[in-house]
Amino acid sequence: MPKIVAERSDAIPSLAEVFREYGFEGASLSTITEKTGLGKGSLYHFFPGGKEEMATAALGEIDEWFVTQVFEPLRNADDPRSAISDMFRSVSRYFRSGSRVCLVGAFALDNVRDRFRAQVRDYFAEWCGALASALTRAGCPEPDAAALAEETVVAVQGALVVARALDEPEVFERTLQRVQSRLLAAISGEEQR
Amino acid sequence: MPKIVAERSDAIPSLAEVFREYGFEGASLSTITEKTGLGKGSLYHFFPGGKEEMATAALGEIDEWFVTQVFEPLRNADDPRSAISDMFRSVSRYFRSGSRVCLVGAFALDNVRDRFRAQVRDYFAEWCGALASALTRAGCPEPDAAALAEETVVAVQGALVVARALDEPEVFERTLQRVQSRLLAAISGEEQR
DNA sequence: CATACTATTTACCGATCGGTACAGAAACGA
DNA sequence: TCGTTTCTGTACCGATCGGTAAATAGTATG
Repeated sequence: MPKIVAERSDAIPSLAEVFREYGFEGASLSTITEKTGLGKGSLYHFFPGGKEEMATAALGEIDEWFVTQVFEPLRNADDPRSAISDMFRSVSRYFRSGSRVCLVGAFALDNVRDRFRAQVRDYFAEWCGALASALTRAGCPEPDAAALAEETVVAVQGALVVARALDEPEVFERTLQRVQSRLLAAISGEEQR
Repeated sequence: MPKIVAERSDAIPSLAEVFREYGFEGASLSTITEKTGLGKGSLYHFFPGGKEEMATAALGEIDEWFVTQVFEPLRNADDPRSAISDMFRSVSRYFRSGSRVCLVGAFALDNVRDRFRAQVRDYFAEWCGALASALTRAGCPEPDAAALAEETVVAVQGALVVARALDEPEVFERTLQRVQSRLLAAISGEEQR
């Protein structure tokens, strides 16, 4: 019988994809074994905590991706304006132009939110905070920066919901364009509102 | 043994609440019987189609509520401006100021979306259409009206996600305020953008 | 080549899943 | 009052759920 030695970390992206596609309850161990290619034995060898640990690992990797690809650039970039543009590019790519769903957002709506409360909250709090930081450094006054950041994150999540509901991924790209130009306008000397 | 004769329609609000709270997969028949107070026998008497029919009925009642309370007023009101204000009031009330989740939105993110595709799509399509109609009649030029309507619905859904993720219902009310004033500004003679 | 450790397969567990069958109780119509 | 219909409780079904145990196979170390 074939024996392909796998690593724990190799399985995590597949796990994230399965949870994204089926939700936490909907992702049964049989579908997980199928999509990851790992048998129950291997799965429980790598994740002794079962489904919960698998989901935690998936959330962790997603968070890590956003931290390095989005949050840290927003916080540390020399040019906050281009960091913001990069954010929209990264986000569009990550969510496959609206045809992929946000696992964290889906968990937030689900009743399993309580089990992953800290990870779910941190993801959104960090996103809002990092974006507000970039806006502030780009010259946006403090309170407006926080409001604009919140508005942007809200728009991204809402666009994912509506795009998927209507089967129209374009909703996502349209929304991204709209909020991006609103952000850039707000930090272009003239104030919004 | 006690015998309280129930009606099918009495069960539907409870069903909607259960699905909202636990999701489609997460709402087991045992929790459904518990929360509705109906035994399996009654449940399958009223909904021979099982869980799927229960969920369809729940979605149907939600849609009906929105049609009569929100969509029709938006389409038919003599004063579209106040109809729009009424919409925000109704929506805030319905979602309990952000502490209640949108079942249709949750279904849209879930993999069960495919099973209820038509109902999910119609809900959002009708909402956008009705709001755009009110905006147009309020003097907003056609293409802008559609974009503003979409932006508003997106914001509502996103706000529900983020509010629940952050455990901060205020996000929802803030978002409602923001988009409402943006809509009113857009139809107050001066054009937006 | 022996050993130890890591991965993987396989069989199995009790619990719960959604759903069915059916008998009996309550309400209704005559 | 007596059927008939409408509703409900209960027992039961096979399937699948998440999870465990342990024997085995592969790899690395010596």
